[in-house]
Amino acid sequence: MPRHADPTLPARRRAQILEAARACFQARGFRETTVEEICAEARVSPGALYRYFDAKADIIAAIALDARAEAEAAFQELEAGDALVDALAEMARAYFAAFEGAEAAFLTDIWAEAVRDPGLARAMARRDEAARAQLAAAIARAARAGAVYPALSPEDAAETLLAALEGFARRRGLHAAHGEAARLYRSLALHVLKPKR
Amino acid sequence: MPRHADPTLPARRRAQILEAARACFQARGFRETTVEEICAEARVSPGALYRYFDAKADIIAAIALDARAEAEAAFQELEAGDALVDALAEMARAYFAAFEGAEAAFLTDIWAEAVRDPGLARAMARRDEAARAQLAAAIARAARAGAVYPALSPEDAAETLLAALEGFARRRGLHAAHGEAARLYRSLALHVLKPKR
DNA sequence: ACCTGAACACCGTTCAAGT
DNA sequence: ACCTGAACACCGTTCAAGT
Repeated sequence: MPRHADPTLPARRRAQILEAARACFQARGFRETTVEEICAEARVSPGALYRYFDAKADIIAAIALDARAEAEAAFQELEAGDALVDALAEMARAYFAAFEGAEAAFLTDIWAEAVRDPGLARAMARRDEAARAQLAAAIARAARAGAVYPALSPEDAAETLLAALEGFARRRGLHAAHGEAARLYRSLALHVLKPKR
Repeated sequence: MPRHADPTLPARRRAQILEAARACFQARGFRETTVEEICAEARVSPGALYRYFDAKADIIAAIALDARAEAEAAFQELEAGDALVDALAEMARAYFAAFEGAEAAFLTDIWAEAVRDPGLARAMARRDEAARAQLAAAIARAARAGAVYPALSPEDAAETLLAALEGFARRRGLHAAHGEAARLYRSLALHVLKPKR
């Protein structure tokens, strides 16, 4: 019998619960899935789940922050050259694809939670600012290279592009039929960034 | 004792419940307010409330559709001349103001509900298409008058401007400090619409 | 025809008890 | 130290009974 517990256990349990929750949310959405269902999927008792998360909302918060971290990494790799607009368009395509169908609910659920939960809002705002700074830096680099002539300051252009990205993502869920969102996003980027050709 | 009930009663009761619900949602948000609280505010019993609405979600749906109808009317009055960009900017300012603070939760709550409730989604999509058509028509009028030279087709420009409008509105809730959303929105409209001066 | 309010079903969370 | 699962509190919804 060990004097100290396995120090990797907590992290493993958290991951196990998050994985189960992700599967449930994807299948049925945040509101629709029950803590009991997450427990069944993760094969733990409710008591165990509440040892690792203070509330059901904390689970979706953790998943949301993971997703933001990925987006941040993607922004960091943006090229400085002519390809900026195309890279942005590709990123938008990936973003829209990631929030297709059942995942669209996930996006709006997180937004709705963030408005209510100041802790989640702060955490998301921090991530968001990082992502926006990355994007602004990429725009500034491209501008210095003479590849684009942004209509706005790099910071303002970045904020505008992010706002439009999220707006298109949400509206895609509303009327998928008109979902040429990726094409429209490219046009928007083109006219806000004005590349040299 | 009347043979037939007052025919205006149902409409009055509905309005009475909606008004009470609006007050509660504004104060505490959709999730946080209880049907019991709405009943107390409206001075009806739960049984009476469920006579006029099938579910709590139906109440927020009714309020959402009212709000959309107002937006639609605003779009219809857009001028054809040079003032289009300024009119859009003013509308954006009003939109952002309407969804300030507690109301931001309302916006995201409705979005989250719409993703889950196909009926609400359809109803909102219908309203949205009407609003977008109005905006596209205003852009086309301004273009014919030579006041603007849209970078995209009027329809695409309208969709882009709506997506950005909603995106900015949502992000304003996230980091109100950076909320120069109205100014940014004006710049965006400017570069998508390219007015003649 | 319209309403009341007690009762029901369900679900997030806790906690005494176990190992 | 970590877990179980029964119990609790709460809230959306229903329905038998009233007028």
